[in-house]
Amino acid sequence: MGKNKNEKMVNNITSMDEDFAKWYTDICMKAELISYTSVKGCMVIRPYGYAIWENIQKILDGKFKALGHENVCMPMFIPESLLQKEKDHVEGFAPEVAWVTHGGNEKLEDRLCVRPTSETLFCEHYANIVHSYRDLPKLYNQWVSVVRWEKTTRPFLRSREFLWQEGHTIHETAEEAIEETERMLNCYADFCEQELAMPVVKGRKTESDKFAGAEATYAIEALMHDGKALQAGTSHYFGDGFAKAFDIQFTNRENKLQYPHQTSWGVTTRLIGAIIMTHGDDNGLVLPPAVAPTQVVIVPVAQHKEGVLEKARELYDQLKAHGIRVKLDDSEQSPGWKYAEYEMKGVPVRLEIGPKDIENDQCVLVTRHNREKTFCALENLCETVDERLKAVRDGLYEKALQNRERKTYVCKTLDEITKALDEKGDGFVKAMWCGDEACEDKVKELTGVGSRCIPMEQEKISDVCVCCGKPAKHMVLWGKAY
RNA sequence: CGAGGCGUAACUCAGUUUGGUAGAGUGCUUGGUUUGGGACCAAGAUGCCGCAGGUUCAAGUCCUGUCGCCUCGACCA
Repeated sequence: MGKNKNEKMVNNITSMDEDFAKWYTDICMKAELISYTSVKGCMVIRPYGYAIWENIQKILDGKFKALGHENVCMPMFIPESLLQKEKDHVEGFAPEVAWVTHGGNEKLEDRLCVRPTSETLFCEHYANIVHSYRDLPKLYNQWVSVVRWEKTTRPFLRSREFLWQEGHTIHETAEEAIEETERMLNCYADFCEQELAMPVVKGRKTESDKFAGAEATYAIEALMHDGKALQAGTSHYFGDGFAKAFDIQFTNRENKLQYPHQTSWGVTTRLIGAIIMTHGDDNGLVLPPAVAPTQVVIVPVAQHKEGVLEKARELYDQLKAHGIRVKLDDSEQSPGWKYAEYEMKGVPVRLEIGPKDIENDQCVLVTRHNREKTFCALENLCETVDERLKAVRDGLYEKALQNRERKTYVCKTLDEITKALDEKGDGFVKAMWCGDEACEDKVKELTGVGSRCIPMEQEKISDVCVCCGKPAKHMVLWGKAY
């Protein structure tokens, strides 16, 4: 009975400390985000989970369009011959593609790959439609699902089929394409930080870790609550490699044939996993207001008493008219049950309204992330709620940032890395690197952390590589990855 | 793909050692009392015991195979 604010009220979720992986799946199931199916790695995204994705889509799609991108839709099948055209690309993806070998009862002459990503399809198309510099740039994006035959799967984090958007652009010059690559990386980073309240590190992937066929891969990396790193989005610069492989050429301003430069970039439903593991707690999900399917839930107290439901409906109408995603739960469950239920579902703000409140022209507002409970005048309710939603976003960001800072270790030697991880648990390690792949491998082998990225914002921790002691080229962010 | 765990009611699981009428709690339905942190009482409904073979008078239980799920590793958004 409310002795301790942090007391675990929902006792059917495994606690984070006990078993983080189980905690994660518990939330996915109990918050009704997903359901498993009879095919491994293929999940049902249930209405509550899908609504989060729809909100993510809506916001990002708006950002993409504001930057001049157009949506298209490519087929889901890629003939083997097409996939084969770019050597690195096919080598990177072949081990995890699913193949269609039959149409009805007929065996197909050329088997078809179910798209693991659509570079090849876009390239084939670009070869058809790009002839002159006047045709450039093309700034395309598509919202589709792709299939990668993963061996181990986890809801949202790694499924065999997943939803994503893939942007594919093609430009006259390398400079333009590079600019686009950076622009979209920033777009993702802003979205994660502002809307998802999730701090991210922007950086470039090392050679060994870049996208199959790319000249450079950039990524945003986030740190989850358990100290593991999650790649939350990627943006690739292709140079003219794909153009050459697919024979895409255009006549430039000097009337000469030239290869264009390309990019691609994507985020996936993995972002939902990132939200869960960044903000969630032992009472369940905690959703950033920008993408929460329900931003405010109204719980009437003693709803059978005269005037309570009427008042609750009135407040519902007010908030709804104000543009807030609001839900009124007038089911027969007890208020306590509802509190627990919507906490588990991560609704950012709860509004309680009962006979005592109505008498005083007030209501109770509770913010999910810190369980702070305050009485609020019904006058200017919409503004107060707006302010609370913003407070939730800011509170979540602050908390997540603190967690990341607390788990970021600056190290000069391999021993320091091992010691930091031992004493403080998994996290980000900042350490210098000479640029040699052998050292990258060795660090992973000896300390368990792999290179996540070479952060855009460099710090000089020391002059020499953490591994070999030779002059260092970059500061690298290391971590254990999901 | 390697190692481990698990498939019995909608959910969580007991029952398998030692073969002999299919179980519990939660949830669900109905009625009533309740309602400011997961309320209570009463009455109900719910099973190809993952699937396929085999052994047996008899299989949830034993044997063989198979499919799927979860966790941990190696690989990946």
